[in-house]
Amino acid sequence: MARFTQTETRRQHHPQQPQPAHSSLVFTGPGAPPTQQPLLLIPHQRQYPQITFPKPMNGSEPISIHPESGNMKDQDAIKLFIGQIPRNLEEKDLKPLFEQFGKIHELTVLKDRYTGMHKGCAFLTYCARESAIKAQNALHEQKTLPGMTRPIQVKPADSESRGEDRKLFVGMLNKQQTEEDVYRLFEPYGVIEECTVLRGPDGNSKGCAFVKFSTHTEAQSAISALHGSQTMPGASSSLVVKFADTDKERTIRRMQQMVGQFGIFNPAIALPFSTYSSYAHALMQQQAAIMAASHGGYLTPSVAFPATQIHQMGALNINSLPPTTMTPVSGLSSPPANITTSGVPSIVTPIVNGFTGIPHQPNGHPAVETVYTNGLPPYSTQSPTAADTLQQAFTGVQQYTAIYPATTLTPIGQTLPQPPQVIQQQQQREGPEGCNLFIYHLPQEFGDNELMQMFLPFGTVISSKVFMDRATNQSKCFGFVSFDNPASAQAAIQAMNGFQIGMKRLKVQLKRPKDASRPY
DNA sequence: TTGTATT
Repeated sequence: MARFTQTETRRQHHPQQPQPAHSSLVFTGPGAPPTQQPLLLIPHQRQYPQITFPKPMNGSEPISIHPESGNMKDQDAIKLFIGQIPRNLEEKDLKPLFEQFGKIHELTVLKDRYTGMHKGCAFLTYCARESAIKAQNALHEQKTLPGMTRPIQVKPADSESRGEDRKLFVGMLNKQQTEEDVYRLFEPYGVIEECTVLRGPDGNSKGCAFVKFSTHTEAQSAISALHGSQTMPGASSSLVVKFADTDKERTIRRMQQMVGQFGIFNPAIALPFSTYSSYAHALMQQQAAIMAASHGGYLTPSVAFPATQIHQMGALNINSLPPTTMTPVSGLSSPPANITTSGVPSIVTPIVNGFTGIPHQPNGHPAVETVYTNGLPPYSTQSPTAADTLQQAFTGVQQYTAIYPATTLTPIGQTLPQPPQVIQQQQQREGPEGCNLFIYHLPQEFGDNELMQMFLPFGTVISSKVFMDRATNQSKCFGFVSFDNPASAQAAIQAMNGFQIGMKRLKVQLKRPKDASRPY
């Protein structure tokens, strides 16, 4: 049994056969059939479709020979590119050469769109996929047609999938599983040409792999048999087996990721109706109220603003979803008396148009009093612990708002200037030790962005991730938030752990260290 | 109920 290195790609190996020593194909002239010498199959080591070739198509307009009647091609037929063809050979001249490998569905010599000039290459599709493979094995780089200096090229056209139609992405593997383990798992379903476990720079498995079968059908049968069929030890969900992304899909996904990253930071452009701007406005407005109060000469109990701050967060209306009542409750060793502890949802601030409906008083201050629904005055006594806690939370807000010194007093409805630059490395999802939070009991509707927005007030969020159930595409109601510093994480825990949203209370705690979750 | 990944 072959040994596998960590990065080795396993391929199907064909026994090598000696190369027949027969002469090159000779054409006696235009229109003449090739010599009747039988072409032998010449297996070569390079397996379809790993060979690349520059695109030959610019400005050409293919002319098809008339397809024969009853020449239906296979579903999985391969369109071949034929290169290094003498320019005096037309379809009828080439046909005999290729027919010996099977019935031809279509053969097209490429010609210049305007001049009609023969471009020295062609497209060829056999009715049967197998014929194409045979022709490629027999001819590609094996023969040189008369008058040419380079051997004939016979290989899948660039327009053909590069193997994605039989290449599988395998997810939710155990990170201990090797190429060989994966190979064994997929072996029963067909001939495996490649099997690669994805690994990080440190050589550790990313818990996923690519497996390439020799045919689409085999790949499909592996999906049917294995997808969701089992859960690997230590994996958080059942095995994922699906066709790998095509290049196009990969590009689209990358773009979507970009939008996800930039969108939340440039809400005016990407998410005009999102929570972000209204939420930020609320925060800034809060800040404005504080400043106004300070300048107004009366002392402001420092604990009051954080409390109202959090209550205003209760007015969050994420992406126009139905408003959910959010109430800070626990997470405070001694909850403030004027904040709901009764278990009855207390809030609150009316929501109009996704948040900007915070009531305002003629003096321009937010009507923060509206959040106190238990009959206590807004600035009533609070325990020192609660004060500390909320102050910490508020520190995060201050850090946040400090990014926009010039916009602190921005009135509602005005566009945010320069959003903060939050750098997120795609591959680095975790922050430093002590900066990563695990959040449970998230609202069903929350996605990555909503989660991030909820925690932005406490610092720079470098990553947020809500877990989704792949089968239902529903949130699993838990996720992660990573900050760039532990203080922000602590502030977020203090303020948001126990935060009531609807009937649930958030659980916000430091993410468990990696080794703590290992079952073995 | 603890990072869901695409060479």
